Amino acid sequence: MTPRVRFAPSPTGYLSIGNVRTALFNWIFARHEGGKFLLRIEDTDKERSKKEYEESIIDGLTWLGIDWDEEPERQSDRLAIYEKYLKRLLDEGRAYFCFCTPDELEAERQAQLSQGLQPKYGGRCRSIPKEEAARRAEKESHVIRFKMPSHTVSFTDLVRGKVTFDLDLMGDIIIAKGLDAPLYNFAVVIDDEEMAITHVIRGEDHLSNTPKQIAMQEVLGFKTPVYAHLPLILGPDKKKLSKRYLDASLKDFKERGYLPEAMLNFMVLLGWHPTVDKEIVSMDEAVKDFNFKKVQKSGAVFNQEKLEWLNAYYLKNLPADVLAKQIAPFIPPEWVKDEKKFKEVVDLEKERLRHLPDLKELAGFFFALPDYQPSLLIWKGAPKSVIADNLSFVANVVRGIPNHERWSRDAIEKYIMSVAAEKGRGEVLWPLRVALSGKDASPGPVEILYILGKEESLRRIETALGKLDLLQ
RNA sequence: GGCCCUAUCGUCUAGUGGCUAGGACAGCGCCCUCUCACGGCGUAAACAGGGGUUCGACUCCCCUUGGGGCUACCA
Repeated sequence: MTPRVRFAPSPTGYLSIGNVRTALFNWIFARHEGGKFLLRIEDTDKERSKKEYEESIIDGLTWLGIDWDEEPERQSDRLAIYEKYLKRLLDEGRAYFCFCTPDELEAERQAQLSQGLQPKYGGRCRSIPKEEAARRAEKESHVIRFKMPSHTVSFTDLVRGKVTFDLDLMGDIIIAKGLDAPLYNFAVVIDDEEMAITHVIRGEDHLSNTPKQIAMQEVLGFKTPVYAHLPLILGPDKKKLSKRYLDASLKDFKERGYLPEAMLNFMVLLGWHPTVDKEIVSMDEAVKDFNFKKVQKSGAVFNQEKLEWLNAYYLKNLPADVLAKQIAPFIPPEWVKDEKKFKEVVDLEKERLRHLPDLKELAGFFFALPDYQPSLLIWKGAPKSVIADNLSFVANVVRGIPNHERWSRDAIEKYIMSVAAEKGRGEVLWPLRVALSGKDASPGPVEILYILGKEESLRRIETALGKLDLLQ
C-alpha cells in the first residue's frame, strides 16, 4: 500500500517553524516512499481559527516548494462526518453527554491535584440513562465524552520505539462540545481513517495524545496508523520554541530575507542528518536519503547562527540574475532601473550578504555617494599631500585609459594596480576606494570603478580632492 | 504532583562493544588582503553521575540527576 501522510495545521496563527518542520518531514517521507502528502486544515476551534492564517499556511508551504497531492481538506467542511460517528458512539454507549459545569470540573481537578492525583474526570455523568441524557441535551449545555477504556495501550513509534500508556489515567475525555462541534482528538481519529492516512508524523508534543486516539480507533474499529513523533524544536531556553524568543513564524523569516533553500536545508537538519556527514543538503538528496533511523530522539535547539550561515551560503551561490530578482522587493526601486548595473552590484556584493535586505546597507553608495569625513581618505597616517597626489595621479590614469581598451574590469585593474605597485598599495588603493565608495568598508576600488564608469568615478575622485583641501 | 519522552563539545550532530570520540555553526589565532567580505589553515571545546553486564563500555541494562512534553469545552 502506498503511504499517505498528512500535515494538519490549525489556522490559529501564522505557520510556525516547528510546524513547518513537521510539514517538511511528512513531505520528504511521502516523496521518499512515493506516497501521497495531504493537507488538512484543522479549524475546529471556531474562536481562534482565521481565514487569514489558513492563507498564510498555504502561502508558506508554496514558498518553500512543499506541494500536496490532493485538494486540501478543511475540518469545518466535514462536520456531517463527525456527527455521524458521534451519533454512533453515543448509540453504542461508547460516548455520553456530560452536563457538568466548568466550575464543577475545575473544583474536582483542584481537589485531585492537591491530593497528588492525576487529574481526570470522575465520570459523574457516565451513569445518566441514555434517553434522559438525550432529552436533557436538547436544552442543557453539554459536552460529549468518550468512555475511556482502562487497559494499557502500546504502539511502536518509528523514532522512539515501543511506547506504553495506561488509559486508566486519562479519564473520559471530551471529544465534542456538541454534535456539530468536534474537538481535536476525536476529529483527528475520524479524519485519519476517512483520509486513509497510513503514517502520522507529528511533533513530540502529541505523543501523549496518541494513546487516546488509538483507544478511539479501537472502539470504532479503525486501523491504527504508524506513528512517528519528531523531536521538538527548542528555543535558547530549551523549551518548546515560542514567539517569546524569536519571530518564529515562517512569514517572519521570509520577510527578513531568508531564502527558502536555506530554510529548508536548516530545518531538515534539525532532528535529522544525512547518511554522509554534510551540512549542505538539497531536498532531492534529503528525499533520496530519508530514513527514520536517522531521526533524533531529543529536542533540537534552534541555532540561529547556523541558519544565518546557511542563508549566506545560498545567497552567495545564487546566480546574480536570480538573486537580483529576489532582492528587488527589499531595496529602493530606482536601483533596479539600470538592470545591468544592478545585476553587477548584486554579483559583487553577494558574498557579503547574510539576508536579502542587507544589500540596502551595503550597496547604497553605488547609487549615491554618501557624505563622509575628509579624514577617512587618509591611509594610516600618510601625509595629506601624498594622498592628494596619488588621487590626482589615479584620476589622470583613469581619464587616460585608452579608448581602444574596453572599459573592462581587467583593463582597469591593469592600470590601477601598476600605479599601486609604484606608489604603494595602501597609499593608493585606500584613498581611491574611499573616494569611490565614501565608506571604510566596501568591495575593492577596481570593481567599484568598473561598475561606476569612468565619468562618475572621476567625479567622485574630484569630490575627494575637494575634501582633502578642507583638511588641516 | 502524575504520566510519557529524552541525555556526546556553547549549539546542530557522527558514533551502534575496542576510535587519539569525527564534522558543522559560533569562538579564538594565523594566512590572503587597501578595508569589508569570501576563501584557506590551525586551535580550544563533549560522552551528566553511580552501579552493573563484559576481557573491554560513549555504545547494552538498572538507578539517580538534569532537560522536555502532556496533564483544556486549544491543536
